[in-house]
Amino acid sequence: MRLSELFAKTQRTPPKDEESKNAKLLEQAGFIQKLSAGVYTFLPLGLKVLNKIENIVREEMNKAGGIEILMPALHPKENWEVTGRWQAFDALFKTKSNFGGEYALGPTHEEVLYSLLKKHISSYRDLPVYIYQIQTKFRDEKRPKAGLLRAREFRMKDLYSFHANDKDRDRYYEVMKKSYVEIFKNLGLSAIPTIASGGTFSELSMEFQVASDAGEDTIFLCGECNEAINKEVAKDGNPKCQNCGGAAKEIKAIEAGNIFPLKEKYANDFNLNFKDEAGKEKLVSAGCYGLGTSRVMGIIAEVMSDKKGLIWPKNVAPFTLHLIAVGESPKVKKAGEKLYAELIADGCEVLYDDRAERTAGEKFADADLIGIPLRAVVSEKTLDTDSVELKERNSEAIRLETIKTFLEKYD
RNA sequence: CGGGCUGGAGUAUGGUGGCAGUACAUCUGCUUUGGGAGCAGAGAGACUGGGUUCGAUUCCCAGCAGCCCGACCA
Repeated sequence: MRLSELFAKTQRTPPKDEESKNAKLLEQAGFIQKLSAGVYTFLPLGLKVLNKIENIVREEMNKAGGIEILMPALHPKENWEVTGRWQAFDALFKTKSNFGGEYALGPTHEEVLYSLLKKHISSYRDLPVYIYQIQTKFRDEKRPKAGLLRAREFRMKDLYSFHANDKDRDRYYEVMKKSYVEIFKNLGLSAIPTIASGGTFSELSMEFQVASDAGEDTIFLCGECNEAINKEVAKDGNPKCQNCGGAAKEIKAIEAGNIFPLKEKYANDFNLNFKDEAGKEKLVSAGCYGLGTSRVMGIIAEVMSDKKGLIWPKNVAPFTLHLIAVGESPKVKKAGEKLYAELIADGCEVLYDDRAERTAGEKFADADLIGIPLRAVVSEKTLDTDSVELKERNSEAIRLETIKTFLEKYD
């Protein structure tokens, strides 16, 4: 992609109506734009990042046997009355059709999926099944805050697993746990598996927490066995590790994902049952596995940056390489175009700063702000050799070598 | 939902009870090109409603919006 064709501009100064680091950086660098509190447009660079995050998540869900679908965001009132959550869920956005009928904007999808599955599950032979989607969710937060960390409209992956018995459900819980560990590893994000409250559904569940002062959660992280537990559920708020008895430190963290058993709760509401081998009717037992993909983008921006701007992990950076042409001489321009075309032909994802009449300083400053981890410069200085300057973000080292050689080593 | 702060050009901001200024961005022209360039010119702005006043962008009240603190957070 050429920067000259990118309509979304960077800002020289951070926005005055944002305080949180992720919102400031993402808006200033032109990744997102606020429409109203907790409601953001994903601009081209932001959408690239979001898609990369979601594809990493998607890949692991598929590996774990997940089947992807896309449910509606608009939910009829009737579905939510079945579970009593039309009244009980206070963050529910409610809306009316002009032509009759009341709806909710979906904050979660049990009400839709359970009614959907009545048609598809009737025998133990139909189980287990693992269904997920990556979708826009709506929650009427009383106080949206901190940019993408607590939004009214946000992106989320939610997988629901359905089983013939609790044992199989617990088996799959462990599968998901491993998947989540793998996801965060691939995202380049350090997430701490943390024992957490399962709300009304179960005694225990697991959250994946990223240490940050911007976090709303407090967790106890054991210095000896590395077990973590959310302060909410720690016995008497005791920071002593409940696993090994070691000393735990209290840290602030942001919840990136949460996995927990739903058991038979909604199956009971919707009468979602199946016949077992003996022909006996039983309720389906389920698990729920959520991961906020747009929040993950906010978390990365929150925890990975320096004074000059964002620093994306390699796997989620909007592009692999930021190519900058310095100067406007025809020679430089020609060399830049040639290199850009070659890189594209090689399948390299490259953001090419081909903007005319921009000074070197401005281009470098924008590159720093945008935070693609690898940068190449074409200029008068580099024309004599068959090479360009390559620089890893946040590193003073400048190497001169052919870009292809470097990229081969880089992967 | 309670409390606090804020509301002015695309962005950021100074000043002000009396014709609304500056920087960057934008447009025109020329120069410049390895860390947010220079000169000349141009366009572009006070959240809404009420009050005080001869006169309100400025003071007061209300609403709305944004941010922050708290409560809440399937």
